Amino acid sequence: MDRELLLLGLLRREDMHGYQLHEFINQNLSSCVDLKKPTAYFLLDKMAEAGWILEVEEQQAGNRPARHVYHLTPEGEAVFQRLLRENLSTYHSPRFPSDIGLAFLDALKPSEAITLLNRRRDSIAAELANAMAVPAHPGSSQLVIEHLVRHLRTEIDWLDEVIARLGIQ
Amino acid sequence: MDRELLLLGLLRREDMHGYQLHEFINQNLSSCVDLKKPTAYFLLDKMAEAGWILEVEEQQAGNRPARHVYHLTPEGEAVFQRLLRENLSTYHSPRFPSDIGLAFLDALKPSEAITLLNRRRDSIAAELANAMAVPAHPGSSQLVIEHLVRHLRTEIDWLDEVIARLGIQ
DNA sequence: TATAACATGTAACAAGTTACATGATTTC
DNA sequence: GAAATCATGTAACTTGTTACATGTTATA
Repeated sequence: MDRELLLLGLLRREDMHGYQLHEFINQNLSSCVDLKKPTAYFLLDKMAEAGWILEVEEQQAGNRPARHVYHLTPEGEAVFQRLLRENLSTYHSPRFPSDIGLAFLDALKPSEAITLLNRRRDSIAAELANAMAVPAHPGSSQLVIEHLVRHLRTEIDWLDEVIARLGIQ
Repeated sequence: MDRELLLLGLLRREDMHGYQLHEFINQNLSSCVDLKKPTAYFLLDKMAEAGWILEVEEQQAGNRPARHVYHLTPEGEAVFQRLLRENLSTYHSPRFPSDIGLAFLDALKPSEAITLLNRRRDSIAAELANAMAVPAHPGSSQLVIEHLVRHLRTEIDWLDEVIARLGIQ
């Protein structure tokens, strides 16, 4: 229900339409959430049907398809409060598919392993530069970026250590 | 293709049957990979059809269903080598669904936020204790555990900082 | 005038999970 | 004799993605 929490939280701040929500998430939270357009529209439909949000107006600009602007209902606010507490009080560590390669590192000779891991290091560094380039946002949504930056720094430190160990052998 | 890489890598060390592979992954790599039994069987079928692995024997113990023991083919070895290099040379940072809650932290009064985040902290600490309890394994598969431990430590440090900031306000 | 951005959606597909089905053997 | 483990698998379901469809308006 994390995507629902996200959409409810954004609609709680301000009434928005689907395109707008998707764009905002893509631009400001792409580093931590990946929500495709069809998924966004689907979830909005579902939440509207559930009575968590309400279509408050159909903005028509010229002959374009009408914007469906949604507003949080009291039920939606209650769900938001519940989901937020649920989310904050638990933690499930993510899977690290990249670790599978590490498990078979001894299948390669150290020199090649070092070359490959240095390429991975560059890849992380690029993501880090990307994350740090995101313009600062007011309020606690800034925490999301800060967390990603810290995570990526840890990944680089860890990789450096693995690479160093390979060099010693 | 990370799950394929994993199965190929394990079969590269030793011939095994599906049940055995699933059990090994569940016991030793549960912290970083979650592979259900039906998925394991499905992937083995698929890889056998692709010629990456070969069913080398049907071990029959009493009247039990026969064990389908698989062996890596030369094609499988080539795929393994390719997938391993692909995996090691890239990095895709995982999504952190828990960050969505952080983005809306300002919807709660600090005292309650602190209570909830402390609960999350306990949850991470439990996972950490769990990871550290995994018996040491020879070779580079130990890296997987080490990485998880380091990640979870970072998560705790980060949470402590967020909690501290909330306390100051 | 071609391309990108705006705005919505449908339909087919992909990946993986859950629940179910079967039946033998070992352990308490 | 009940419960856990061994060993395989099928079928339905869930979740989300990709590709497609439609047409408008702004921009290069």
